[in-house]
Amino acid sequence: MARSTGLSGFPEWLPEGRLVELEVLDTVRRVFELHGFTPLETRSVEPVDVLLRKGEIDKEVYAVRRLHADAADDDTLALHFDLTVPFARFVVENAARLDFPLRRYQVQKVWRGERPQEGRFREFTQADIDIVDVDVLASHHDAEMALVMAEVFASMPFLPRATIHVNNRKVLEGFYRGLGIEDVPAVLRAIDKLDKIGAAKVRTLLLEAGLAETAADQVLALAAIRGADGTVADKVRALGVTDPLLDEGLAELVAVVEAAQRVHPGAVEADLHIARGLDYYTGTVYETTLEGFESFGSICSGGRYDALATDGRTTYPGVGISLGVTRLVSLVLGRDLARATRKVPSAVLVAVVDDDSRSASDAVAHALRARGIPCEVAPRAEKFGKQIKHADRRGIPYVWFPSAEGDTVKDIRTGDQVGAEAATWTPPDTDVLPRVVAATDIDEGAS
RNA sequence: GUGGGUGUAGCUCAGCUGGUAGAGCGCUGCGUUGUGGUCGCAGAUGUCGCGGGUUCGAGUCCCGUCACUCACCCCA
Repeated sequence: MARSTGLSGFPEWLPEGRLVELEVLDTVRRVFELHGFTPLETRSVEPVDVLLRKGEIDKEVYAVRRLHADAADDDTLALHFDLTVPFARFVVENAARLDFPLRRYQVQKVWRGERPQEGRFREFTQADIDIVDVDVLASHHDAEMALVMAEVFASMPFLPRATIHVNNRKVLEGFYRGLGIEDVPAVLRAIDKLDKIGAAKVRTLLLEAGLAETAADQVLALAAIRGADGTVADKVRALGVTDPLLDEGLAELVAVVEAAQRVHPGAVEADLHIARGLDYYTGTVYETTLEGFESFGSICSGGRYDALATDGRTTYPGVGISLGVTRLVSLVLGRDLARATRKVPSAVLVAVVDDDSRSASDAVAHALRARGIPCEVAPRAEKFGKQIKHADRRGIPYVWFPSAEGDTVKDIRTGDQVGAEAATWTPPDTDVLPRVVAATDIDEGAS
């Protein structure tokens, strides 16, 4: 089993866990590139004032400085805590050299100083896609973000079913404004906790925030609305609150949900209680839960930011969504949802008959590798029983026995052993590389 | 940062009102003397998180400390 102890919040997986993580990383890269997103990496470090630009002084960032820095060196750097803010900075800095609308993906580690907990780390990997344009970004990209991620999830059948919940900040803010609510951030924060603490406690929070009872009830009624088509807007309007911003938000929200529904039915739904704190989001917001693990939190979130990237003269509105790779992998490994079919890439262990004939075994390995079959040569010329055990422990499915009378290869799962030539023998496609499959499939196969 | 819980073998854990450390799994060897897995037998492994105190004696009680963990906050 993979472990994540050691330095709390800085997870390290065992090899079999890393194979699961790589499967996720390979999948996101493949799907992102299939959709034309171009790769980008930004430096790990930003000036503190870039990271905390929006006045969010309480962000838990890690400061970075030279061990030998003198007091005079006050250029404070910090590790980035997400990929959106550095990307916005990068866009503004390189706008003259970039082509818009810009579609980019970015997969990197980020750092946050918060107290670690299950699924919450201090160092973790995010996989982001964003699209930014100049002055105005077409609204159909809001649906596209969710659809690309829906495809990522569909490409990992070992995962529980993922639902991308979509809302629109304009809907919430317009609705609240129509109700005459003043402290919108406080209401957003309260609504964001609905899943965790329930409607009754949220209502108490709302009353504490100064809402009238009727307003609190209206806010909760809005938050309870869900759906995957235009009827969502009807349900909101039935609450009787009117506001121009509300109408604008509803139109955007319905457009996103209906567009997604046409391509990936069931993967995306409008959920009017998604609020997303008080960040830089201005319109569409996303949050993703896995069926059966809703309380684990969102594994893929994001939203539209119309004002994050600006040089004062030109604004680059964007929309993006971020997959929490480490959180997702920690869930898969921690709950044993899926496993790699073996711990090492090798499909074949080439046995060594005796120390003098190691070169013959090396030649077999060379021939197999030349045809793309990962293999390794036994480390010691031990009794064959031990060499087979070596393979068995690691999950290597085949052991190759070189012999002057003709080589043989044994499938140690079935015990079948047949004559074979290194220049032509090929394992089934499913055995060439380790695969990641649902744990239940492995358990059934073993029994 | 605030509050609760837990630290004993590689892993999961037991160890009563203080008496000198155990189980299962795993590991090693043998049976099977160059074809593993099952089974049987034998064997190895611990600064009991760390430091101090009480005591004839501390894994056990007290104080401190560190780590991990859960909740708040925030979020992937």
